[in-house]
Amino acid sequence: MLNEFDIFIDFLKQQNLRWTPQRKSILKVFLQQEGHVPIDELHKKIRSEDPTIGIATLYRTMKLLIDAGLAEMHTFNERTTYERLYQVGHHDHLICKMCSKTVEFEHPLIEKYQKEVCERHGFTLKSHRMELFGLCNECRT
Amino acid sequence: MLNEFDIFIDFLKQQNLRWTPQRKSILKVFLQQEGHVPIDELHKKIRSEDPTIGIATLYRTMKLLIDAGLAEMHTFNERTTYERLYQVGHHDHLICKMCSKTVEFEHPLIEKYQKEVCERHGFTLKSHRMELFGLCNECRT
DNA sequence: GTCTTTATTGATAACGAATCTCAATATAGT
DNA sequence: ACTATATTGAGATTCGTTATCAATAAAGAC
Repeated sequence: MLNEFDIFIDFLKQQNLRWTPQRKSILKVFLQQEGHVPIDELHKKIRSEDPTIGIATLYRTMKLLIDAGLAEMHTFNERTTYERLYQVGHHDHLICKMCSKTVEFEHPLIEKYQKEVCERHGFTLKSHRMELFGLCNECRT
Repeated sequence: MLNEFDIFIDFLKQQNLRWTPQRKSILKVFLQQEGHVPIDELHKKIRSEDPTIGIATLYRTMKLLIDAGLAEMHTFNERTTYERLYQVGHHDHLICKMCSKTVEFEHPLIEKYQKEVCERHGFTLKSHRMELFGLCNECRT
């Protein structure tokens, strides 16, 4: 089973891009994160590993990780975050409108019906985004 | 059956806000639109009706329309658009990754399972966002 | 109608996330 | 080593959206 580093290196080679220390550091730190990480938090952690890495490189690399299928970008409540994708399994999100607590879930039947809907309209489904917004136990009061 | 003007006027009164000519113009033009309208397009159309209305007022009013349940904001492909909500019925979106063509749909079973998932996690579902991304007939080639 | 309180307005400044620029540097294949 | 070219970081730049603020205008009281 290929790990994320192999996948990224292969991806770069395919695209005629290069495997650099910066990209290695960013991927390494990114893989240590759990859940949804905002870019500035990621930047802080990466700088403690290699203080010279600039924000532009981080943005550029995150875009590559997304293209390589290793990361996913979200924007809940106006805040952009990144999340691991590979070997984590697809899932959707349930977000509390008050406290932003998020729960991950997956539902095979929903996925099935999504595909059905697409085909009925002549589309080939490539990906989807489903976010449920509600109030959690604590916030409902 | 209340129309959108009544609803908005009531909403404003409840919030101790005022019914102004600008808000009236914006609502009027907004209701004439179909589908997803970007803010600058809306601004152009509103200025042809009342050339003095500023962009800030437009943003402010759109926010109010959202709070009043009359409009909904989307961001597909990095572009923010507004869409009518009231008396249009809830629906989700199917978007072509290539040409951005969008199809609206609704699926009662998906909605049912969404509610189920929420309750299973102790959430009360308030709203959701579901977007399916794929390739349409023309773009699939 | 007049008065008073306070919300609203438009112009413009400010903001901030993300991107672009560019000269210096590093990579990978030969 | 050598070469072609991808990559980098710093800072400038962009652009959608918000904040500021003095002038104006609603809406209710009388």
